[in-house]
Amino acid sequence: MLSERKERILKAVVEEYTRNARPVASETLQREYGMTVSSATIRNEMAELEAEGYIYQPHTSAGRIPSEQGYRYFVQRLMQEERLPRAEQLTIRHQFHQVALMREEWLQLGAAVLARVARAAAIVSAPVVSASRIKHFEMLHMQDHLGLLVLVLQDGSVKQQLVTVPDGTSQEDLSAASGRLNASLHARSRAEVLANTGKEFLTRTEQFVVRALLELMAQLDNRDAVTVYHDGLVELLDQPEFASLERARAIVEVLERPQVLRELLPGVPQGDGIQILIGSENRWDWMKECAVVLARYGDGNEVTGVVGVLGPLRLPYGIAIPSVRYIARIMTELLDDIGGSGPGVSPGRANGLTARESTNDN
Amino acid sequence: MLSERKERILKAVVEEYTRNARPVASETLQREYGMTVSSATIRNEMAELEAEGYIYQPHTSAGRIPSEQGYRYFVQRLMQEERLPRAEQLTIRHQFHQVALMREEWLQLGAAVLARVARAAAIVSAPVVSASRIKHFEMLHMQDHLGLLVLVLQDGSVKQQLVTVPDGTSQEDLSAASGRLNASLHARSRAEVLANTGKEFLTRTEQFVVRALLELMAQLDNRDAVTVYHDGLVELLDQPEFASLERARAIVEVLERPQVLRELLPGVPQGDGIQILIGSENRWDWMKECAVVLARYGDGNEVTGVVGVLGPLRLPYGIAIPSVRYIARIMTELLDDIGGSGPGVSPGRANGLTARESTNDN
DNA sequence: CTTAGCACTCGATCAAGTCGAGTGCTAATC
DNA sequence: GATTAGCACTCGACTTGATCGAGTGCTAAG
Repeated sequence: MLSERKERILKAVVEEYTRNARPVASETLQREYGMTVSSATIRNEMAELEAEGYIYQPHTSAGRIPSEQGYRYFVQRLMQEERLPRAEQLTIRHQFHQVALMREEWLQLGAAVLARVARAAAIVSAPVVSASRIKHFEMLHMQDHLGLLVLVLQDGSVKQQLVTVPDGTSQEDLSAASGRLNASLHARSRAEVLANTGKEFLTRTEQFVVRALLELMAQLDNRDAVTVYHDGLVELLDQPEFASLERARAIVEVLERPQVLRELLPGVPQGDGIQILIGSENRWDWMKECAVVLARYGDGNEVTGVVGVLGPLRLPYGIAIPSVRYIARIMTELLDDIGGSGPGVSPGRANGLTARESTNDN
Repeated sequence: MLSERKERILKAVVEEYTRNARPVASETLQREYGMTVSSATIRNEMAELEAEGYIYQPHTSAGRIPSEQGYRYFVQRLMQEERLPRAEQLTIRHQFHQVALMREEWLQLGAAVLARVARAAAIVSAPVVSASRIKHFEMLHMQDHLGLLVLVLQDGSVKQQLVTVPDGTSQEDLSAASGRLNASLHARSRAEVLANTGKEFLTRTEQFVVRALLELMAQLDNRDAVTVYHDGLVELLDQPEFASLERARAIVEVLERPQVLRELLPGVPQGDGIQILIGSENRWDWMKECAVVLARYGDGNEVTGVVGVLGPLRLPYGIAIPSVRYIARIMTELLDDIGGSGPGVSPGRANGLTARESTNDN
């Protein structure tokens, strides 16, 4: 717990350094942050703050830079979140609204918007459904022995998979089998399909369709397949800490390989919470000099994804955190409008993106 | 037309510079490229090559660097294409084979593989169908007034679009309407749907479904929507010419904004040809110091896309060109196996990825 | 036409010197 | 005891000058 004055100084150091990326001098603080004491006094305080581990000097007789501990204190007690200007909020909502009906688009849009407002790289994972439930499927005969299984899930996502069709199976056979199975498998999860189709009698074609269905659904429940969108690499390259190429290379490498990003996702807490990892709190070496702000969206249960930003330690937390929160909220709303309850169950409403009352599991 | 000896020198300069990115000295040439004449003679020849515009010195008394003209001469007359090692070819085929049934995957894989073998950034555009033809569609009622139209095209791609369903329309209504329409609209292009549905009598629900269908198909035929995959940014950042950050930034910026990439696509010639643009042949300033190698894949007519690499002027053309050609061929084969003719029309074959005889339009 | 020899050019690298921002400390002041 | 003016000191950033050597162009001889 720091004294009032030390807090003011620490806060000013973090803010100034976040803006300029240059060690902060005592006189700058006095001049630009309305300090009523002299620079000498500030220097004394800074020396103590350094002894306590909140700031440090890159070399003797230079200004001060916040340490990880300093950033953490700042985020937990000092920072005031800057709300997005009303106009900006509306613009963003409007942009989402325009693509609300195309899922891929709004995931990508989420990353793009977040990157822009938070001035850092943004990542958005596609929502994962804990146990995908069948809405409808169709098995189509494409050519030769090639068939296409198209599966629509209750959350509105569509998956497809080419399959090899057994000799002598016609489109009529497939349609008939699909028709019957659609009736009996509606709203079933993979496990339920597995259980249900075991006991009943099935024709050969039905068996084939079920096998294909199970295979496709197995892929869905496989967490390694989550697609992760990202944007804002340029924002990072603009930051002086990535001028080294060395580090720039590492970041580019990572953002291009979704596998690494995926491993960030499971750690994010359920619920409204926001996870902030600063420097060494991160699991990988290449991230020791980075900070991430992550939030979950969706109902945090049946269907959820993660949005977040990734940047240097001197992330503009005051902007990044509310932005992440805001985008997560918008995406939750969008998701609710599609997934959630079936037809007629939830009360009608104007058009999802504005009015809001949470609808839950199906 | 250059003398035999000048050609040998130019070829050596290009190859050496491609490898090392350092101005090439006359002695290096003599030492490492089995020249039988002395370095002084080579210097004389180089002076002439410079006067003729094939090479130049970055500053007086430095080695030589190929000019754009030099690269062009090299590509057109001097270069020998290095075939991919047989083992590598098999590995690549195998990788594609593994994901052959998932379209998105193999597009991304194409970019990844190309980036790796050509040691440059790779781009792959998703195949565009000149006039998409309907295979099957389904209109599903999701919740409240929200419906989901799922459309499968004859090339095996699947598109979806959320729509607002008119008051009081049930899933039964939608299914019935879709059922009837599926029968009459099978294999139709957008224009044909438009023409066909004009005269017939349609129920209100059918009209609604047709409207949604037309809207979705309009999006498909819109070239601005082509998705472009890319990979291999890291390969670029490793090259010394992008060490400046300045240029690195520009490249990253461009590869992150698909809009720019899309504009590269229309220029690529139909057929088996490969388009090579070196330096100032490119349309944009940021590409004046880059070279691209592009090829079309698909039947080059009804359904086609583009693959290519993007790198510094000193691209390893001898490797990049055959690689691009090879990947384009594989992707053409993959495409043929799905799109093309309908069931039963083309002769059966083992499994597309190996045997090959072109099947054409549907 | 080829080539040995040599003067010359010019970037790269290093050492020395200067500048100035910013600190820590001391001693005087409130 | 807390604050502050004053000042010596530190250290990176930048400049300058010198040196080195790779590589050329030219000349004159073979």
